[in-house]
Amino acid sequence: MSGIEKPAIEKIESEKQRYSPSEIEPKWQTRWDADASLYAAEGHDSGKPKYYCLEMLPYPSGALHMGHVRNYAIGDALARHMWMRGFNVLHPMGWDAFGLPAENAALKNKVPPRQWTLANVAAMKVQMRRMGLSYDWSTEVTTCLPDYYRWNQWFFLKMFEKGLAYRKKSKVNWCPECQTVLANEQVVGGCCWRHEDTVVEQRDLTQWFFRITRYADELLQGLDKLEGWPEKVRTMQRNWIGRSEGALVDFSVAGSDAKVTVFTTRVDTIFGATSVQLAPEHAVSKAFALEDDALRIQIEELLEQQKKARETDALGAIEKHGVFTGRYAINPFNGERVPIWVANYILADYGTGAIMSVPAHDERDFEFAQKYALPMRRVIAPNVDTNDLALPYTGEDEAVLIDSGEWTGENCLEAQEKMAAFAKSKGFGTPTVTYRLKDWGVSRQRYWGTPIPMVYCDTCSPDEPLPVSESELPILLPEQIDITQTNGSPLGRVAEFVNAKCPRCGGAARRETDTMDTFVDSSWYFYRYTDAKNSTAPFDSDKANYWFPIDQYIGGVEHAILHLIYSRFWTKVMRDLGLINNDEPAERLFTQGMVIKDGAKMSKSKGNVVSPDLMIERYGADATRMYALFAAPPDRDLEWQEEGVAGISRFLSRVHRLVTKYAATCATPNAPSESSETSAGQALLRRLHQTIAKITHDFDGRWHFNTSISSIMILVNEITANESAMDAGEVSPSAMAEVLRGLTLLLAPFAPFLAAELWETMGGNGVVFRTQWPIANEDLAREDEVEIPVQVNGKLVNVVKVPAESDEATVKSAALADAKVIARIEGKTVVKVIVVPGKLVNLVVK
RNA sequence: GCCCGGAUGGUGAAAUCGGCAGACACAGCGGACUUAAAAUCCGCAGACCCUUAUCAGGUCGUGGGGGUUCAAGUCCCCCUCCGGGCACCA
Repeated sequence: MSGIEKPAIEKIESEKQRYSPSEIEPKWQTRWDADASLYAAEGHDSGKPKYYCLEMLPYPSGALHMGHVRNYAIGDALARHMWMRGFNVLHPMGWDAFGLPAENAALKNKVPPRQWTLANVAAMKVQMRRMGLSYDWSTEVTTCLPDYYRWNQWFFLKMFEKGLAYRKKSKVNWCPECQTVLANEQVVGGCCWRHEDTVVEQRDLTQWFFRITRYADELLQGLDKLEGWPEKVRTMQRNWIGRSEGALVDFSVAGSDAKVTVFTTRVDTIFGATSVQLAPEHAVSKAFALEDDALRIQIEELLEQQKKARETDALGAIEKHGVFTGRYAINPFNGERVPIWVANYILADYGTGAIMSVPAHDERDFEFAQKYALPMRRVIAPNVDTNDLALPYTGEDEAVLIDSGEWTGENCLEAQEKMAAFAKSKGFGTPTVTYRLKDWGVSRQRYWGTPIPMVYCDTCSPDEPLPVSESELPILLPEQIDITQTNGSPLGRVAEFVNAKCPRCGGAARRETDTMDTFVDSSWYFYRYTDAKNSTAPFDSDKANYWFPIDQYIGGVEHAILHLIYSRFWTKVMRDLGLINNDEPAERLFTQGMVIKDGAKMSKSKGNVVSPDLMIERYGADATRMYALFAAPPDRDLEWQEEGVAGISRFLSRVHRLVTKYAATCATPNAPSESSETSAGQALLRRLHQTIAKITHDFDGRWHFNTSISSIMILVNEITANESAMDAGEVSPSAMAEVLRGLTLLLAPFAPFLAAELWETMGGNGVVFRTQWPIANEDLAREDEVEIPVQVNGKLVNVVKVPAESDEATVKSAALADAKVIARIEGKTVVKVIVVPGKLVNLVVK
């Protein structure tokens, strides 16, 4: 061999040694794809504890964004870690595949929604595989396919049977141009998104509802037990449910049989009521309007103001207006006549749509009374500070009633109970509880959703819709449909769909043409994962009961209310149907922060979107996902900086170089013994075991994977620093083997491709993700010496080295013997010496 | 208005129980290697002051102000700003 050729060969070999994610990652991806059992959950008899790790399923928009990458990187690290900790892990993925974007895409690109959606699913699945995510694809759920949505229909029938699904009139956004109902997101600035000049109307339409309010109290009380959920989410749900204790009180309308029932949380202030205020849509308002044209016009105006405010989301800022109806109501507590008004700030859909107005003790009533010069009457005196006589006075816990008949002198809170009970005993009221939570409107006048399995038969059931029989399910969504027509209900135009046979009389009947809200799909999909192929039931109860509750649910905080409340509701309904035993779907919930770029959320309109594909192409999937975990703690917002990904990539290539270089050494099976190790070997083992302890602790606790990864970097820095010692043979092969194997195992949850590659290179047995997670050895992790900072009057003077676990006296004398310390305290009196063993010494001198 | 987060170097951040503020990175600067560059490796790095400079030393410093403590990014009180949620819910 000539002297010219040799360096060339060496160069080629060193090129081959270099870290190349574009070679490593596809290689492992192919191997993993070929092994369906790799990420498959084991049977209930596996003898292992179960762990259900779940990330929120995405909408198949066609491409993953960085928010997904972050979400799945967290879930994947956790799932892999739990496998290594010996759990039987269920880690599934699916597609929230119904919804409006598919219809929009169909309009725009002339592609049928189903085709568009399934193509997107396929594309995103490729991306997920490229990411190296450990999903068990055998349990995949796609909500737009009949084998899934038939069970939506089945649940609908069960809910109908139980009275949990019902119809009522409700307000919808109606575009007169489209002749159809719009979702809230399709209303832009009060106008139709497709017809920018067309003002959206509020129409009353008969719609299907799920009676979630039946579970309001349980949903509220259950929150107290959800200790594994962020307090923020629990608070948001509490506010959303909005439980409010109060009383109903009947005011009779003077000179008629009519009465107005008001809801109040402050029945104790009723002697201060100086008017009754009705919502414009209150039945009594409407009745008065019929008798008086002038009044009717004014009430309509008030209603118009309220509608406008509702549309522009400015209900809270509405300027209060009202009109006196000319009628009076009788306060049942004191027989007093008070005027009845109609006001634009009274909501028809909360409480009874009517209130008693107590200007002296309610800020809103106060504002209104001032504007219209209505009388105010103080009926509460603050106990604590009687000088505070400014109105309105809204305190209650320390206050007493005045000028309130037989209740004068009572404490407000006590009076509330007594007066409500009194009203009940006299038959003009009752204590009650109201909720802000409303029943869940599930009707959507859209095409791409689950058909509601009900029919209308004019012959045998002209007033009541009839459920189709279970055996007819699924009611298939017609695939051949002209989506480009925008007028009217899409399904209503498909004759083959609409025309049905009446399940009762067998005659001609019409099918319901509304489809279900897509939140139905996502309310129970995670149960289907446990038995995704079941064709006779939504899932097998034994299977669900084995896996549930979800041990860890991970997703964005934007779902804190709707999805997570509907899911909790659905779980309770299924429990009451006898399908499952658990009361709550998820034991623990984690909400990750947003991914931002240049200080703003990534969005097309801002042009600051970073494509995961591009990152993977440039730096590899390992570096991309590891950066997503490294750049910030997972619960905080993350600023995407490509230089950071490059940094992680450099780090991974250092790991690759080190492990590859010493891989042959790792074949040694002996366990290292500390006593025979050189100081370099001891330092490496110490650092390894400290790192194991830290990362294990991070997984068990705060999930601050940014610091987990930084501790791996520290370990790698330590190995690099000892490289010459290793090359000189000063570190035993067994110690090197332990350190490098440990490093690879610690890396596995964060950089699975590289970990698999290195594991193979060093001749590791079996699959790295099924290898026992390393256990920290406290003896090996312990430091021999610790550095103790010495302060004088709280200011750092020097650091002294003492043997680890030295007692107070030793530390103290070491501190007092230090030259710098002596110089500093010279000529002064040491008043006090504070020694915190293992932490610091502080000398207080004068 | 109410509730929940957050504010730390040029940047992302760390400090888990009140005990060395800035770990680990990014960007930057200097050096080695190279004909050169890239890559890689080594080193420096909160601000300011004193010192010709070095060595060393000093002062200040975790949004602002007060407090508790031997000791405060961390605890208490008040305030500012940013983000999120709720909002005439009677």
